[in-house]
Amino acid sequence: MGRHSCCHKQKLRKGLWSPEEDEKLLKHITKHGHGCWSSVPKLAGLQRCGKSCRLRWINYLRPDLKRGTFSQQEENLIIELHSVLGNRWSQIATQLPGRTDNEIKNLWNSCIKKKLRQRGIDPSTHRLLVESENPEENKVSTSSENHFGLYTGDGLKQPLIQPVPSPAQSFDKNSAEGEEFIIYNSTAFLPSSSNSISFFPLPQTIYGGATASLPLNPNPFLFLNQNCRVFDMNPELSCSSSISASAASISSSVLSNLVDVKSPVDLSSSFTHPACAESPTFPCFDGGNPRRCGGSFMDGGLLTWPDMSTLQDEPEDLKWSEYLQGHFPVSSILQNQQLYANNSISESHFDIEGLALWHPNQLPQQQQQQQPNSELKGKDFQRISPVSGQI
DNA sequence: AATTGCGACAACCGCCGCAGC
DNA sequence: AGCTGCGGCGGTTGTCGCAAT
Repeated sequence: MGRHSCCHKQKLRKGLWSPEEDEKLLKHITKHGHGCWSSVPKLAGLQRCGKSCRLRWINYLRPDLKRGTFSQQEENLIIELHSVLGNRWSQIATQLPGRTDNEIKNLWNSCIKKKLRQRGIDPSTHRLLVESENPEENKVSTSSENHFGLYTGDGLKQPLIQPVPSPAQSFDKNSAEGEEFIIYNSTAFLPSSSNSISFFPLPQTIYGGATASLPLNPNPFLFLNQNCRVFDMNPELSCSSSISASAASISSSVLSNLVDVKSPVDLSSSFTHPACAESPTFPCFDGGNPRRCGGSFMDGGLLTWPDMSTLQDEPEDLKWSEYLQGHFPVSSILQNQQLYANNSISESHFDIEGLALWHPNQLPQQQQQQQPNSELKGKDFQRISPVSGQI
């Protein structure tokens, strides 16, 4: 194993971070922001490379990190998102504020994979293991049914065999002929108007090279808005009955959007984080790049220091660094924001604005756009613009 | 009490895309 | 257009704590 290219000339420390190092890094970033990561170690007086400092900040020192074990809802969401996004951990992490991609990746590899296998589900394909072992039987073009499971309240997909109309049936036969499809049916969790997690069906996610004639909204969530309803907890209601026939026709460009990491994620992450727009305490040091500021909760998304008056019920496993700068459990803040149980979200209003509202730091889109430092000016907004025009 | 196995978590590595020159 | 540095990502490995033997 060699050293990072950025630090091979220097004798730099590796391995676990000491409390002293953490304190130096935390103090430096709190005071100056990270700016250029490669310069952070020198400025902070650390014998580490910039990459190491960045990673330490992102995965451990950020004030907005959520501590403690994953909730059942979070696990469910990870499973659902993984079925759509695959191993795009960073994108999955953007939908779980306070959680890092590393954390989610570890959970997946150490826990969820095992659980899914125990339930007879292939964690990589989200299909029944029996099916995965017989790929020939899985070609949709040759099957009149799809088999898929339901994510139940315990967070694991029950291998319920349930026939549903095959999306492929409505593909243009000529264009679909000879193409190989892998189709996942899925449900997803959305914050609802109650404290319970609601189920609703994601569009039948189709990975493949097919082309189809019907133009659909390339944004999957807008697509959902057009074709899906929000259901109650009863998973039985959330499955086949609600899948729109139009969900079957997805062009390859749509597919690319569907799996395009920018599609569902940056809609929310591109909005300016209030902390960046308003916080005099913790300005965004890395303006211009939505990924580094605000809603993504990643990297330089520096948040305001939490209101201490809102803190309570500190987790037992808080680490020492959380007590620096006025010890606070950020999870409490996030919980106070009623993540996943956002009363402000209307069931019938989950469009692009709804996505903005879904973001824990809720600002309606118009209000976001009025922010002087709105990240909507960024490149990701340029990607969103065409989508918005289709609303 | 010592050892072993395992799970969870932390950190590193190599690669890639992008921007600046 | 090519080079270089940087940031970011996903895969992998290392470390630690705990339970079982």
